[in-house]
Amino acid sequence: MDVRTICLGILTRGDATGYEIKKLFEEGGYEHFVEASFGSIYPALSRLTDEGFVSVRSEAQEKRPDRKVYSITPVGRSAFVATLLKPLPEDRHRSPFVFAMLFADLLPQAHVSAMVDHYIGQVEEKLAHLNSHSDASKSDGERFVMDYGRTVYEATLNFLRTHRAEIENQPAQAAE
Amino acid sequence: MDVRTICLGILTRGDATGYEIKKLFEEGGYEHFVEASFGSIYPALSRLTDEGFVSVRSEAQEKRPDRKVYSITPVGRSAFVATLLKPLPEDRHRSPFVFAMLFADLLPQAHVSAMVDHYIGQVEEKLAHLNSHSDASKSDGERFVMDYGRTVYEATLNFLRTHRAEIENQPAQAAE
DNA sequence: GTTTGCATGTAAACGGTTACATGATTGG
DNA sequence: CCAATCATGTAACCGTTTACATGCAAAC
Repeated sequence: MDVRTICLGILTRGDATGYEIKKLFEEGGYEHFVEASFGSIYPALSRLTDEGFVSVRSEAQEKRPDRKVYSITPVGRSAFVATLLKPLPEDRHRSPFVFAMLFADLLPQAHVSAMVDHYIGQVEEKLAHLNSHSDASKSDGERFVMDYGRTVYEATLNFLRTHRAEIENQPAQAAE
Repeated sequence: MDVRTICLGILTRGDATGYEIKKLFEEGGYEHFVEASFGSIYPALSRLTDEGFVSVRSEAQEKRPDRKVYSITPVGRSAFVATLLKPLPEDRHRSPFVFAMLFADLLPQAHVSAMVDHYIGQVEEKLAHLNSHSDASKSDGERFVMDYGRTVYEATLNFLRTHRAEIENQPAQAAE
């Protein structure tokens, strides 16, 4: 999903500034599935404004840039729904870790172990982050997505813990 | 992982042409984790050649472009291992489906059901594709990655089948 | 006293995809 | 007869990231 669509989606839940949009997606617990940087969010919002999908009001502030609060327009809302009704792009799960594991036999086994440990740590962190959010005040969709994340993370952890020996127990044929 | 590194990785397993590199990754069962198009593979191979990471020999063919068979050089091999030993970029799982599910309440429930069906079908296909490859003649790493894929796909399917009602059973508050 | 949070934006660079160009052979 | 397989490559385009620019206030 492109940043434009992500922004529209967030704005269906309420008005927000560019800054807040970024925070909402970082803290919402979806950061694994959807992400965006300021360098893409701000231009996306300007373009959405030009196209009439969102409207802005500037709130003056002292000693800070004006807050630009964006609202989705009826046109923007229809466009957003229309995007979701069209066939969606496929998932892409880019995993440098998985790629590296394909070549575990080329690496010192101590390093493979360290990589697995590190990856497990990362997934544990994401799980903890997910669990730190209460399910209250969430839509059905949000709760569904969070449960989905938990399930996938837990399956991942379980797999790594029970199968790691298979790539750790081979004769080190390490780098020259 | 960038296309350059992917190409180097494949070439550690044996010589190949650009065309074959693409096929290997499509058929290897990793296509969900790593992917690349010709438009990125061919330039990557030229650059790797210029930099001394791979070498080429041209095999003349009648009525077809010459096959350019690439081999990884010792320098390329060390560089590849060095890349894997450095801290890896984080996984990114971009899922338009998950994103859409966050907004299930904005969509007609029949469409949500159709989306879930479609997504389940896709995952089933990937699972079948994974299972169609025998584990024989695979490295430990490859077997590990395939098992990992199976685990994650199965957990996904299981979750969707047991939890889909949670997003399907809400009053349709569809698009205007 | 330094980091974090608030708050916006631009420009250059990057990596990649898509479409195009070419063209014979084989299988359905 | 048409689609797929083999086989390479270029060029335009696209979306995004990264770095830069600015700057105060509050928390640690």
